[in-house]
Amino acid sequence: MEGLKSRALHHLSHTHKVLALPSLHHFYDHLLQCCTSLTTLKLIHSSLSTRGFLLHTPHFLARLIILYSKLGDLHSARTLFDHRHHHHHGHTQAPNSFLCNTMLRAYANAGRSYEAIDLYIYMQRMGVGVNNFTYPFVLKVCASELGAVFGEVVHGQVVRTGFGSDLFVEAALVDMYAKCGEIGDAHEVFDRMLIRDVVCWTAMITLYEQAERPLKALMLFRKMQEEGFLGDEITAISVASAVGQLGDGRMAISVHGYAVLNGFIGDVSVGNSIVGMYAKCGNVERARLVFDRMEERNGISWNSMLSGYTQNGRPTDALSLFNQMQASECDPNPVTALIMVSACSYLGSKHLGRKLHNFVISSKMDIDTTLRNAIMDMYMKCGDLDTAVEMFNNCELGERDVSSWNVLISGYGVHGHGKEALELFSRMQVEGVEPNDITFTSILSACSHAGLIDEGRKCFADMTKLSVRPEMKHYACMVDMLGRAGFLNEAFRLIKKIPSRPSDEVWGALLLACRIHGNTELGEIAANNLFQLEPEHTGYYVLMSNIYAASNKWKEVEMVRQNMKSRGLKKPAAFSVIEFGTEVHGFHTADQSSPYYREVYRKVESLAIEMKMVGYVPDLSCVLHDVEPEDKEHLLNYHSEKLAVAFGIMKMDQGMPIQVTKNLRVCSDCHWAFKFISSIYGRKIIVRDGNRFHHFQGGRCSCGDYW
DNA sequence: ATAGGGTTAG
Repeated sequence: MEGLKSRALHHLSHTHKVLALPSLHHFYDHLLQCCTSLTTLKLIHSSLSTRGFLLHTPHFLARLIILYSKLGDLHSARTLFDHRHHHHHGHTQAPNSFLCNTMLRAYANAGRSYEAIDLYIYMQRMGVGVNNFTYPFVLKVCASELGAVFGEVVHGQVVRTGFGSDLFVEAALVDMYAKCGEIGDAHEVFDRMLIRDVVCWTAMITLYEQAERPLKALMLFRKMQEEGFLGDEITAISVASAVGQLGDGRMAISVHGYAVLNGFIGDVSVGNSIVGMYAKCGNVERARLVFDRMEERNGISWNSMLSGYTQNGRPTDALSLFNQMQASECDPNPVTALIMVSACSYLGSKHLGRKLHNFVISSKMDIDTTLRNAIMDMYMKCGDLDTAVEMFNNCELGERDVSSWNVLISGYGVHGHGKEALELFSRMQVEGVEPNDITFTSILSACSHAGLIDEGRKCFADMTKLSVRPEMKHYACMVDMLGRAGFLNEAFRLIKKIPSRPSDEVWGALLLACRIHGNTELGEIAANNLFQLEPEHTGYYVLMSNIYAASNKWKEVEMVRQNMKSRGLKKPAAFSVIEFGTEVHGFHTADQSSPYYREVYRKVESLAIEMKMVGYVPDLSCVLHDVEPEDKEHLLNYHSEKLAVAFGIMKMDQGMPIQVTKNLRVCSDCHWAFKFISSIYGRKIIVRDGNRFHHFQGGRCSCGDYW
């Protein structure tokens, strides 16, 4: 197509007066419209130049400037612009507003703020009329780079030059203030507008959505409709995003309906954001339905669906969709890789993770620091510390940032290697890398996992010295650390000292500590706070009922269960995964879908008997249902992590460590049992749960029984 | 002859 056009063009340049002038103009217009490469553009340029169209028809000049800038050749754009006004009739002549605006647009679109502002100042100095077309470009530059201070100056100039009530300029002002985070100023401009249209309404809705105030965004959406505006595709995208933030499944359905009824759903971007919205509301099934029905899909569609599966704890679905993606027309990009790497991290599959890493390398996609860090994190979470450390050491200078250090520190942390984490922490400071808030979360939790209380206290004290203000998550780490170590009262005192209202993570850490140490009274205090703060969070109900069950308070267990039921909450399904060669085997609790299930069930029963012979007593408090003790024992045997370990014992060679990943925290009966199994069979058992790694060997666990 | 609002990861 492109070749054909340029041949036609070549022919045309050497033919004279074949076509009448209007048709010629039309023809060039068409050529420019289809032009997608610099080579073709240069051909069209020289042809237009030969015909003298550039001197007399600013229309073409403008189009060339814009196209050059779009194709990344700003230099040629500027040369054209300069050439036009310097050599006209042999002496310098100021360019007109139209051409200046065009050049300004080229700079603004290319993100060249300083050149744009230079030109804007030049226009003012040379007396080139600044008009209503000029401001949107200038304001765009303020929004993207220069900031509100400069934006305010331009705002003043807008008012002084009398464009203060131009709809387009006002919308650009709203957007500028919004992007600079000046919500109040944006709202003020918006409120003063006499005429409003869809665009500025949408700008306001987007503003609140971006500021993570979804309710306010939705309120504005309703107000917009009340004033008779229907909205369009872009409005739908912003609204979908706001509902996604809210996580409200019912609203999601009505936004979907809104998009369908108004015919917006055919738009790929709208489809993408509806997919993302459903996924964020936890409704992956509907997300997939929308995805499957999309007429057209792009890379973002696939990424949205993939991350939807990952966010909802369904990494295996993400992996199979990823295979479908590779068979489609859309190529995986670095964002895809990032999503898939995190799916592998979640799954804890070393084999799949490595395969993905190789895929990333062989596809020659750009591996930036973010992706590299995610891959290192994946290796850490899959239990392959060596590869992660090797990647870290092989980083070139520019390829390593704070997050790289953080990944390593928190990785050592979840493996219980507190000393190594502390060493890295001081090494990064020696090397002049400034720790950030996440560094402190990582180091504090590393201290917590390793039971290094004094070191943890010292790090917490150091935070203020390094001018990192303790945030809620840091308090949560401290409560976790003190609580695990049994200093429950000190933890509770710390909570009371927090300057603002303690968050759910803080109370959650205390609740967990109460479960470990069997403290019902403090546990109830924590739980009552949690049920108010996060009434929908299933994990807290489960923890509290664990505490009650451990002290045989079955009436209370039942109460918590009823409370959950009345809220429509279900205990999330436990799921454990084990790798066997290149296969990945997943087990649910009491799973009978595995082809090996009969063998595995026999094995867990016989394991129980073997363990009992050397002193194992089932910990029945791990079963929340108030059933007969024998039934409880059976239920315990069928826990997903036990099934996976039993499978490993049966199928894997003696020398191989058995590595299992569980999505939730490992139950304390399983934890106890794995100690016995590791010693009876003389095998290494590695379990990664939702919280950390447990390395079982010779009857002991690396976590020191605090987890 | 020229313009303003947008989705995916962490």
